Amino acid sequence: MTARTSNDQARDIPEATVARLPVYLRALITLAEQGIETCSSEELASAAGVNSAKLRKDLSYLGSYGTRGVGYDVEYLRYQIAREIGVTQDWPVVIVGIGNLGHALANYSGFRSRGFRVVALLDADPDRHDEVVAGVDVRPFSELEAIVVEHGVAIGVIATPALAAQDVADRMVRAGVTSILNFAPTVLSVPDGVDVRKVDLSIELQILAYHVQRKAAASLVEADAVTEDSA
Amino acid sequence: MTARTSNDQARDIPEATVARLPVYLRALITLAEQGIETCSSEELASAAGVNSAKLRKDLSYLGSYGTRGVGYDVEYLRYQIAREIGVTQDWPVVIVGIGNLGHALANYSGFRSRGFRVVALLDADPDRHDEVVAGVDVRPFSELEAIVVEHGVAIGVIATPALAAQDVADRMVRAGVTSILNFAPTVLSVPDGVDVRKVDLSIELQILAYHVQRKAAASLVEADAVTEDSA
DNA sequence: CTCAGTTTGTTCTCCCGTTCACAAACTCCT
DNA sequence: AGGAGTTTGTGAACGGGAGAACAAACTGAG
Repeated sequence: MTARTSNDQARDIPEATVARLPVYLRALITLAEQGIETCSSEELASAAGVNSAKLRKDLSYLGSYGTRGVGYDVEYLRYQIAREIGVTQDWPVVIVGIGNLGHALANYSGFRSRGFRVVALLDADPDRHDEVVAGVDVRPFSELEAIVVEHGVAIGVIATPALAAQDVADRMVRAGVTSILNFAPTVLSVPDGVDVRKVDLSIELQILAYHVQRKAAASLVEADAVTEDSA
Repeated sequence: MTARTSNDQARDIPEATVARLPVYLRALITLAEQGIETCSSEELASAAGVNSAKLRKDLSYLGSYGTRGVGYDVEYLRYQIAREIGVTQDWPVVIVGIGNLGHALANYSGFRSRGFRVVALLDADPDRHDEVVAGVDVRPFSELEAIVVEHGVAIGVIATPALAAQDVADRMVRAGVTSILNFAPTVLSVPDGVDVRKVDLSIELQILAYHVQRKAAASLVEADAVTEDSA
């Protein structure tokens, strides 16, 4: 059934590759800004901080966009990756929870420049409903459904405290949101078919702490001539 | 050389496991707050949002802290994981770049409650040097070295614009920081032995966008009776 | 004490991702 | 035109993590 047409290259791209495509995209934009028109896989890989073989294999899932003996055309590859990710079009986004983090997210220029448009900022606290953040005014949370339907929002961002997050997620899903970026330190449960990505600031720090501790322990072991059991 | 002593269980824990330990820790804290004293791997796994077999395997790298036929003692396991990660001690942290995101990070309660103490907020902009954020006053960036040495800071957080990030990282490393949490949308290059973890908000959104686009394409293919090539 | 029931810790298998290495393909110089 | 030099795209080997499945170890009832 449904044979793939030539420009329908929906051969499934591995998750690990998908996660790196935005990195390549950013590196290409930087190169383009520097006036560089062509680059080899080695140069691009170095700019993106990955192995060049990995880069080439990743790109090969999208198609053959390079020229052997030459390299990649920066503008062309940039467009192809952007198209594959889907950031050539405009994505309406709602942000729920306008605390410190919500403020930061609303003001983050990286969203707008990558095709994401914040169509609404929602908060349960009535005291905030007069504020205007980043040119968008804060609306009551109860308007979620209407806004999602009106703008065809598929992506929601949760920046509320942990306790409110599951409820917010439930209502987002009911309204029609299919992808959630969750900054609240909670495990969300959502129905099949809904994507959740989690960003947890304190978890990242804890992972770093583990490695610092390990490095410290390792250097103690190196100088273990004088160690004694102080358990 | 250097035989492992009994409580020196530094058999290397897989990275994937290390990344999940903070999740388990949070789940255990939640369970403890609910007054639950004992839990099975099934219950804890569900609270952490992972497979129970994976949870048991992860915990087995730390040691045998459960009781067969019974489960895990919540308080005991919580302490063991916290000790393994290293969050039973206090980690001094510096944050550089007090924009929107820096503000949010400085105020984030999840840091303090997990053993991370913000000892300094640094910014290059002299206009900000009078501010007090989250009880810590903003200092000029030039004081980085002195503060790192004075407090023995091993972990630095970069929340500056992309252009400043590499310079900040260089100076952090020179001052003695060995682990960096980078929020700037840039690939940092650091010497061996220095850990960098990157959190990129717009990349996370782009990954979501890719999946939304795929889901949309898939449902189009399902209803492809009427499709025509509109390339 | 014994036996049925429960739950952990671990082994084994499978799959995904990374990396190496090389053939194919292109450019440029002579 | 031909050959040397580059660089891509990919086949194949390798390593690590995920999940199933089971043996070991504990509880509690009779």
